[in-house]
Amino acid sequence: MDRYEPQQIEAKWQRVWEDARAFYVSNPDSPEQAEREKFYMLEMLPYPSGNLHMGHVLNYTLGDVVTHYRRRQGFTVLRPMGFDSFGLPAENAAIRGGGHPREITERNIAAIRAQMHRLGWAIDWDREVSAHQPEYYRWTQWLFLKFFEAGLAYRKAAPVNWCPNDQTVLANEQVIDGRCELCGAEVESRNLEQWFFRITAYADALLDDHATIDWPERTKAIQRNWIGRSEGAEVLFRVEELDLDLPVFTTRPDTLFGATFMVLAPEHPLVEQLAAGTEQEAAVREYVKHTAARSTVERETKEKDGVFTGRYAVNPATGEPIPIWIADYVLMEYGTGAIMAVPAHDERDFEFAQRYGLPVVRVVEPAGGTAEESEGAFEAHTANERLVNSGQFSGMPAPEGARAIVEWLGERGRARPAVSYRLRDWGFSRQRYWGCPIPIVYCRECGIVPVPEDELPVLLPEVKDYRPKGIPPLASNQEWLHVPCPRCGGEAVREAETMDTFVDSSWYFLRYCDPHNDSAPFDRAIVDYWMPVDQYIGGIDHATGHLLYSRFFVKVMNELGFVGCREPFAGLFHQGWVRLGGSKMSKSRGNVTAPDQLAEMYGADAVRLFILFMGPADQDMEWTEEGVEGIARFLRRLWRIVNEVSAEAPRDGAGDGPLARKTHQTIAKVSDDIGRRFVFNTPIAAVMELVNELAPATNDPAARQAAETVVSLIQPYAPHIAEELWERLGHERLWEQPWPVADESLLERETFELVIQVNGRVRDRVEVSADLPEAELIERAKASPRVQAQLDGKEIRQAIVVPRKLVNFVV
RNA sequence: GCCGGGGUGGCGAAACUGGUCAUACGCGCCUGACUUAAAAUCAGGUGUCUCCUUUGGAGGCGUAAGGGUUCGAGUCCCUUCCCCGGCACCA
Repeated sequence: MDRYEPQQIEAKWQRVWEDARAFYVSNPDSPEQAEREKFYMLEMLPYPSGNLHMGHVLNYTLGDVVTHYRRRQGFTVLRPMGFDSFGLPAENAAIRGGGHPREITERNIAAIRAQMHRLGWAIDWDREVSAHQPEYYRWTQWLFLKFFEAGLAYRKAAPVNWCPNDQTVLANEQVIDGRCELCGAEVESRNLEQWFFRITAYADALLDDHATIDWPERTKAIQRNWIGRSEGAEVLFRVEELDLDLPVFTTRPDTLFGATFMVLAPEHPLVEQLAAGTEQEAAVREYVKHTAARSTVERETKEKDGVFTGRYAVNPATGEPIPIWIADYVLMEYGTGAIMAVPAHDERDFEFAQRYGLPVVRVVEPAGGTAEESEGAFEAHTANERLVNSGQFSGMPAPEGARAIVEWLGERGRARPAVSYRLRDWGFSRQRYWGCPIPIVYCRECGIVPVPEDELPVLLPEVKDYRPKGIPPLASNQEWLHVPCPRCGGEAVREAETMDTFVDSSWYFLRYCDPHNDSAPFDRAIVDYWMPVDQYIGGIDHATGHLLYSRFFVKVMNELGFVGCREPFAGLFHQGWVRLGGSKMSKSRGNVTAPDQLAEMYGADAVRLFILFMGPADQDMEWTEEGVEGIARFLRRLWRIVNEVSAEAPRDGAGDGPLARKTHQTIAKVSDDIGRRFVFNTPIAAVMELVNELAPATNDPAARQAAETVVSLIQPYAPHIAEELWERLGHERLWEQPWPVADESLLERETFELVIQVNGRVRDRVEVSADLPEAELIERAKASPRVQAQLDGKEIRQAIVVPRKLVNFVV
């Protein structure tokens, strides 16, 4: 028998699959084909950082197992791959002098593609797309224009993360603990004109449609949290002197009688008007200026401070004037940017009131009975409260009081029920080079003008220096920047900012369906055939980013009539982190184990098996190469035994002996684990068990069937060795063989091992026929000498019989 | 602080709806076979304590800790401890 040479057979079969176009799949082009049962298997596309790490290997091997399993179950499986190829790392490499970001990126893509081929993943490479290719980003731009026309992409001034060192806007995910991910400088908040997608208009749809998708509960919880829907009321506070109304949002309108002052965010547009002409004017201006200079970290960690505006508003419930303050613990981005402060029942307001000596009025108390007079103290909310000190509403339970007060003020137009969200609109402009240009022109006469569709793509221009210097790098190319206005022909400049890369990845799964379409982003009929993605696999770190954005994009595209589905990902699974020394593997941490070396040493099949055998795929795992030897040993053992069986084992028969039964039990176990439970480590153990039983029984009449089953079941994990052994067993093209089905009659046992317990402790086990009645089982149990010894002289008070399992005597 | 995930052998982990001496499968370790030797391979052993008429057998204790429900709990309930991750002035 020849030796197991993984490198050799892996190269051989990868060539065979490629020649046979084994994993390429066509779009339906006839009604019959459209009837095929489809399965869209997708893993989050990689950022081409240069090398795959074990986290990628886990992610894509999981997808690969599912792909093979579903294919062999008869589904037409779409399993594409692409690259999230715009983004900062390539640009930073370019800044360091590594060449053009495009060259760096394409070099990296080539390297990763080669690694992916080496691992033998079943991918339809004809559908590969990369975000940075003009054929792709042309349609990213086209979609932007559609969103813009629909009023869902707009410009506004908003606070953004600004790195004073790199002179650029940073995405939230580039800010770690208030510092720039790249240079470590403290991030400032700056008010800049930015592009936004109106994702907040879809907040309720994003929440409600959770009911329609099969996602992990915790991922939905994270999104719910992030969207942060709060129900409450908007209440108007009157400023008589200036003849204006200040709206506030509150979730506790029942505490309105306890509102003893108001607080506005320093950025509130009315701050200046309020303070004007009061003796506080200078102090207010000073505070606003001071706040603007504060870093985000400082603003969030310092003790609360603020300043009186010199104005008073009328509490609409009490009719009393209350002072209006400004303080930066109130955020302009949430609610109305102004609050009614109820220091008796809100910790933050209390802290503020203490510091500035503002009055504290208690307006709710626990329903159980009167807590002793605690005037002037903070009192946390409790489950059952009723109103006090609240005029005609005193005595009401809090929720009822809230409704009544809103209704009462509503009659005079001073309050209405309102909903507020934590979710903000998605700011997607980046003052960076390596991203998708935003197809917009600013004209002196016409203002914001979209680039006409037939002029797309707006190609990313060449620039001399990628370094951001406060203005986007694209703006440094004067020739590119200045264009005639598409509308009036007058002088105009291009938008020089680029899009967040999350825009690119919000629709790539649609492009895969129809990747070569050059007259539209995709054909709706084709997309409607494949979508939604049946199984999506990727990290949970994208819960509030990519996964939320993609859901938003699909909802908009659905409403614009581009796609039939309302949700992109029907099923979702998160693989755990592969850690090294406690932190997750990533290029930026430099703790990457390249799978290449491992594949070189042990073969791709060993790497694939090993990463899935390490533990449950959805749990984090600490990377160690200890144990990979065991997998290599298993493969050699498999090789030897199957070769032996192929040469020696009898050709016919299988019978219903122990090996035949074990074979069918293993089929049932593996199918259930992959198909229903979505666990991937235990099937490997189950196949190992079967191999262990087969090893000493290669002459068993069931040996050949057992060997074939082992090879067939391990194929999704280790497709190369499986294919080779399948051939040696005298068969062809395992990749398209139907998935084995367990023979039910061999799963049902005629006899079973009856467990006999005394007081819940196992005392003996006897082999009995499966069809014995309960009474007979009890008799058999009593007959056991070991049980006799335990029962000795004691009285049996009860006998519990679990059919086909056990008898338990209670004495 | 809040939310989520965990805590089982020297290690990675099994035990899926409470029911077969809990620890499958693999790693590591120990013993033996093969070998000049090593590697590889193969066979066997491997929670812990106690006892016995000791090539074998019997029993006690063991799933972070304590309590509860149950004929029976790693699995369900309560309390506590520890580890990991995420969010954190959102009115």
